[in-house]
Amino acid sequence: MSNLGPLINSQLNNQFSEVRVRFAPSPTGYLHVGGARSALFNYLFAKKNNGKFILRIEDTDVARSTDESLKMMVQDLVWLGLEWDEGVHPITLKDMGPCAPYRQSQRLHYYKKYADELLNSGKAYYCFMTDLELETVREKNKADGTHAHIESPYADWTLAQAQAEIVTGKTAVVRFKTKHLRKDYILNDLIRGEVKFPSDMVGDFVILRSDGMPVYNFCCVIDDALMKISHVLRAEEHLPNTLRQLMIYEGLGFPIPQFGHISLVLDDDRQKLSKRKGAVACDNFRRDGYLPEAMNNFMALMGWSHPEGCELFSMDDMKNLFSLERLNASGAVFDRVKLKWMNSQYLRAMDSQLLWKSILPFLTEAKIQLPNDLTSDLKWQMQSVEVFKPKMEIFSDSVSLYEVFDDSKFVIHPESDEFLKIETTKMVLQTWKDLVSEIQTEFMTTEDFMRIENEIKTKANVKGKNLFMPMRVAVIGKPHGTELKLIVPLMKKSSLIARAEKVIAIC
RNA sequence: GUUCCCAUCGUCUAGUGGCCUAGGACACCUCCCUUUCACGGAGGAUACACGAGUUCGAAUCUCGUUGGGAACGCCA
Repeated sequence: MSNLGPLINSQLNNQFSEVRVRFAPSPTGYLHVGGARSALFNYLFAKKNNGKFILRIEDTDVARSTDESLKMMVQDLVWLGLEWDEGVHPITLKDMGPCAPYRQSQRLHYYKKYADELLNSGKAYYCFMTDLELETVREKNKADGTHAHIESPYADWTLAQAQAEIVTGKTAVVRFKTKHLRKDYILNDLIRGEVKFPSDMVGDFVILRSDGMPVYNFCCVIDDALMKISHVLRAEEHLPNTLRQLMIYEGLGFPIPQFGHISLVLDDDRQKLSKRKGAVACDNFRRDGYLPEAMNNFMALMGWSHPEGCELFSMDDMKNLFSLERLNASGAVFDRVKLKWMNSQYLRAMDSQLLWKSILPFLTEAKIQLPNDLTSDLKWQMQSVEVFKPKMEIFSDSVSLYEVFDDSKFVIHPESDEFLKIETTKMVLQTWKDLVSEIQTEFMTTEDFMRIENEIKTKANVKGKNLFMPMRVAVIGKPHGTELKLIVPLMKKSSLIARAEKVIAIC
C-alpha cells in the first residue's frame, strides 16, 4: 500500500520568507457568510504575522462569473473592513500588486505554460473520451458497484500521437496522470493534524477543459505557487481537493504551502449553510442594518475562541490574539439569534449621533414621515435615539420604532379594545386632550407630561393600568410600547390632539 | 456506495491526563427593577454519543461502534 509514504509537506515550512495568504472567491454570486469568515481568518492571520493578505479572483468559469458579482463581493469585503494588500483595487477593480494580474481569466498563459510542462514530461496527457463514453463508464461502474475511477485509454498515448489527432480537429481535455503515483499522501493540516489520503482516492483528473480553460484545482496550485502563498486557509469542503493539488505541486516541483482546513458554517439542520434557509449573503446583513464589527465578532466566534473567553471584542483584539491553535475543527451552526444579540450590544455602545446617521437611511427608505423638520433638529434626534436605543437590535428595527411619530401611519390596534371599553376611559381621554390643548408650546416637557398625568388621575379618579393603558392608546394606538413620559415630549401637540380625538371618537 | 473530516448544554464554545461535583455566551425559566413592552440586575435548569482499552487517575490518549457532514464534475 504505502511503499514510499513520504510526508509530502511537513518539511517545507522554511521555504517561504513571509506569510502570504489569500482569499480567492469566484464571482458567481454574492459573498456568503461562510466565505466572509474564511476571508476574516485569512486577514487576521496575515495581520497577526505581519504578512500579506491577497484577494484573488477565480473566474475561470466564464459562463457564471460576472462583474456585477465581483463588485458586490469587493463591496462586502470593504464593508467588513478586511483590507487586502494585493489583488483587485477595491474601487477601480484594477489589478494592484507584484503578482498581477490577480484574475485567473487573465492568467491563462501561466496555466498553459505549466500544462505544457506536465504534458511534455508525461505527467499529463490529452484525453479524447467523449461525454457519452464517460457517462457510459460511470454508469457501468455504478451498476457494478465498483465505483472505480475513469480510466482513459489515452493515458499511454505519446504526446506526438495525441498531437496528430488534435491536428485533425479533434478536441481533447488534458488529464493529470495519477496511475503511477502509488503511495499515500500525508497532509499535515494546521487545524486537523495529520490527514492521510490513499493515492487511489482520485483518478486521472482534468486540468484543462476541451476549450483550453483550466480547472480550479490546477489554477489554484499554479497561482498559489506563483503568488508565493505560504498558508492556505480555506473551508473544509476543499480538503478532498488537496490530494489533487498535492499531486500537482509534486509534479511541477513547487514548494508546498501549509494547509489549514477551517470547519464549515452550517444551517440549523447541520448541513452546509445555504440560501434556501434564509439570508446568508453578507450584503443581506448590511441591508438589514447589522454592523460590520458585530458581523466580524460573530463570525470569528464560529470556530475561533478568545483566549480569555471574551465574547465581545474588537477587530484590533482579534488581530493581536488570533492564532490557528484556537481554531476548532468541528462545524458551527450559524445562530442568527445570537448574531442579533451581538449586534444589539454593538449598537447600544454606539455614539447617538452616529446611530442617528446610521438609521436615517432606513427611515427614509421606509418612507417614515417624521413631524415637519424634525430631521434637522439635533436635540430631537439625540433624544429620540436615546429613547429607542435599548429597543433596537439592528438598524432596521428603527423603522417600526419611529413609525409611531408618523401621523399618516397612526392606527388603533385591535388589542386596544379592552381598554377602550373601560367605563372611565372616555373621561381619561377627554381630560388628556383638554390638558394637552392648554400647553402653550409645540412640544411639552417631561414635567408637563407628569403634571398632566397627575391631573388626570385626580380629575377622572383613575389610576394604574386603567389610566396609562388608554393614554398610551391615545398616543401610539396600542396599549404596549415605549414609556409615555419618554415618547410624549417627542411628539407635537397637534398630533397628540388629533390622535386623542380619533380614539375618543370610537370609545 | 467509496474516501476523508467531525463528535462537550438546544446553539456557539472553554477544556491539551488530576485544578471538572465540566466554565462562559446566546436562547429558555424564576425573581428583582418597572404603572405596560423593552433595557438592566440576581438566580435556575440543561452537555462530555456509546463500548472497550491505556493509566493510580480520562471530557482529555488508543481502538472500535454509532451518528452527522463533506467530497467524489470539462463547478469553485
